[in-house]
Amino acid sequence: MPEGHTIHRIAGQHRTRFVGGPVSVTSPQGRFLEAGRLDGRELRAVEAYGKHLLYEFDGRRYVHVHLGLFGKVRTAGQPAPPAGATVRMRLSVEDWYSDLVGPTRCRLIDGDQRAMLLARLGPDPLRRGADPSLAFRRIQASRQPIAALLMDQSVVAGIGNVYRAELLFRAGLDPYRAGLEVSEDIWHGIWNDTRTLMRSGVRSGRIVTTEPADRESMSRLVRASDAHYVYRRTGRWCRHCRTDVRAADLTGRTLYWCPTCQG
DNA sequence: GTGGGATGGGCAA
DNA sequence: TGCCCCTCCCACA
Repeated sequence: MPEGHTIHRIAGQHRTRFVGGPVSVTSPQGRFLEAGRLDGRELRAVEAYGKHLLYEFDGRRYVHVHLGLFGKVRTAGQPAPPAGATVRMRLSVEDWYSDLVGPTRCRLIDGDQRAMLLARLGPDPLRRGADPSLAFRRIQASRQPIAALLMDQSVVAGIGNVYRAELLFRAGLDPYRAGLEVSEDIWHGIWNDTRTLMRSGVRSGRIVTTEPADRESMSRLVRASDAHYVYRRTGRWCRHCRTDVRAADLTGRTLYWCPTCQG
């Protein structure tokens, strides 16, 4: 489930459960070789930038985690069960443990590497002070379809394939419109909508974009099949106009949209 | 039981 | 552009 909201949700949970004292760090799978160098050190902070998760340990060492498409984090109360062979990293404190499974990245980095990582990310709508005009500059200068730009982490950090499809539907915007054809007003509308939807996603832990379910209090009640307007709804009718929802490959990812509502 | 996708991204060519 | 990695799950035999 890893789009930006997932990462921010994990960061929030891990901040309250693991930061501020020594943490046991192990790699039951054995593939996170540096685990031993961190074991027992104090965890100072946990931060999310787009889809990247950073654990800051004593001495400006950071664990950089990226879940990729399959990665998962499972956090629960102690006692922890025996770790399976797929657990890349296990964090443990007295009351809690967390298992990281299937990440595309889990490595130890220093402050310089962290700075380089952050430098190639666009503004993250879930971070306070993020500046949407930085993203607009990139969009305005590009002939790429807006649907490709929204997924480009150096333009905006944190949007994935579900939010991309749903944001464009909610904006009534043709996914193939070139970035330079998108006005600043339209962009600011999308940015604000991104913040609304993703904040709701952080709270609820799922992506619900259909009205009125994106009001957080409702989201638990929405069936999975009713949670989206177009994402993975190929072969079904658009919920607004009954046109067939379309799907097409765009730079290696499946794009979903309604050709009528998104003229 | 098997195979193909899936909310990602880096890399070579 | 296509290939590769990482894991889980579901549709289909």
